Amino acid sequence: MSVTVLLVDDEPLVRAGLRAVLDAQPDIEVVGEAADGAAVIPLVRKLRPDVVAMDVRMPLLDGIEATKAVLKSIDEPPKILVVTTFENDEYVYRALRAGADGFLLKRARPSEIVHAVRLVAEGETLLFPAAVRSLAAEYGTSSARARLERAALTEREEEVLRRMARGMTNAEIAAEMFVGAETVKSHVSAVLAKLGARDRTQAVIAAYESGFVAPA
Amino acid sequence: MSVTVLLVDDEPLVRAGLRAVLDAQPDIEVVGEAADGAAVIPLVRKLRPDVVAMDVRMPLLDGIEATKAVLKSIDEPPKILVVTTFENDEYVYRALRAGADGFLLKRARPSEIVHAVRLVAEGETLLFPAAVRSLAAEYGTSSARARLERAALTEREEEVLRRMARGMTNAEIAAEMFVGAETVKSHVSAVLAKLGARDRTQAVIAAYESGFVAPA
DNA sequence: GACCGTCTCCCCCGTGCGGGGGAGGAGCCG
DNA sequence: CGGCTCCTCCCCCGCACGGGGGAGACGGTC
Repeated sequence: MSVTVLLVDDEPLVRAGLRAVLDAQPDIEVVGEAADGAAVIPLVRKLRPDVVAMDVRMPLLDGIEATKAVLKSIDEPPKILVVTTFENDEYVYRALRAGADGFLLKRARPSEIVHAVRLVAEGETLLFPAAVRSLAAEYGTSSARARLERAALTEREEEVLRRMARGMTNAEIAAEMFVGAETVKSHVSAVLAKLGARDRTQAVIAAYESGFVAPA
Repeated sequence: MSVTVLLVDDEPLVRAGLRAVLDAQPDIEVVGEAADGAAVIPLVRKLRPDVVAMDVRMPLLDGIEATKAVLKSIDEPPKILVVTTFENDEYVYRALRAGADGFLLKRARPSEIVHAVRLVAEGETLLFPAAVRSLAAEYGTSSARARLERAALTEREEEVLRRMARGMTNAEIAAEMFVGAETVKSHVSAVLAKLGARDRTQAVIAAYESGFVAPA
């Protein structure tokens, strides 16, 4: 059973890139495109996609408002994957608060993009845990809260991420945590997967950008 | 040949911490302590330390004045490592203008502290370039200026660092900057050396911690 | 003219890193 | 009880990374 996707981005290049990546998968089908959030509602009604991959920054109606609109006006709303360039997190968080199911970095590798689409289609969330926690706290009870918590890092993973954000190597982390190097590798891999990071540097960036660790 | 260090900090706890960290190294020896900048000159004359680790904020004579005094009144002055709690401390900048050789954050890891002491002892500078540039610009000519500029990143190095802080690999940076991968490697190595970073992750951390790049 | 810093590119080389698997034990919960 | 997550550790493997050199070209400065 194939996953159907609607692309919403004002840049044709990005849409083309996403389409190329996603259509290359046998189990994923891009069923439509839109250049702005304003066009999303009718397209969702018509196409009934499983997932909407939506840019946060768009000229007429941005991803935040479009997300709200979709969730409010559609009975069984599609999963919403917010697409971002990483620098403008404020928008992403507001979109997540608005009910989006995850976020995706534009510079993510193809395999990660595919992975993200499959995950949200399955009902998983792709959110960074530090944001998750504050969101969950301020959002109180709701389905959103449950979704958010599923994406959170475990205790050990958070401990490892903090040490990664202090510039420590796996070996140093292992020594400080009194575990084997292989164990640290496992945690690091888990952290990278959950954060959608390609390497430890991107994970540390995510930690700073999300406020999980704060400078000075 | 051991590196001798004089600790100057009004908080006994900080002195004890630094002493513990530094004395644990076979090649570093803490030869004295002072609780205020006012006591520095005679101690430096007497002990002839290679490095003075000096707090910027002290009751009687602060790190800025103490730095000036040491440089002015001692023939072959020790290297001065300014110790601070805050990254963007106006006092630190003024101390660096006064001729200090580097700064050290109190929350740095032991290994980083040790590293910092060794580096300044060798005549290197530990300054973050963003601060360095404005300092060099407003300070004009002086021996301090020469030292500071040695630590400043070049244009290309800054461009590379910005891209590193966006999570890009060397190959991606090379493509975006229209240069060869080897060139990027050269710039990255220069950045790491100047920042005293061990790897790109530490460089990105330094970029965030210094305000060279800002989260969200 | 000689000098120096910057930018560009090249070589070799070791290794830390990350992906892809798996596996066993502890604890929780329906 | 079985099933689940989490933590722990193990294998193999490819590769990007970073250190160590060097070198040519350009543009300034002395």
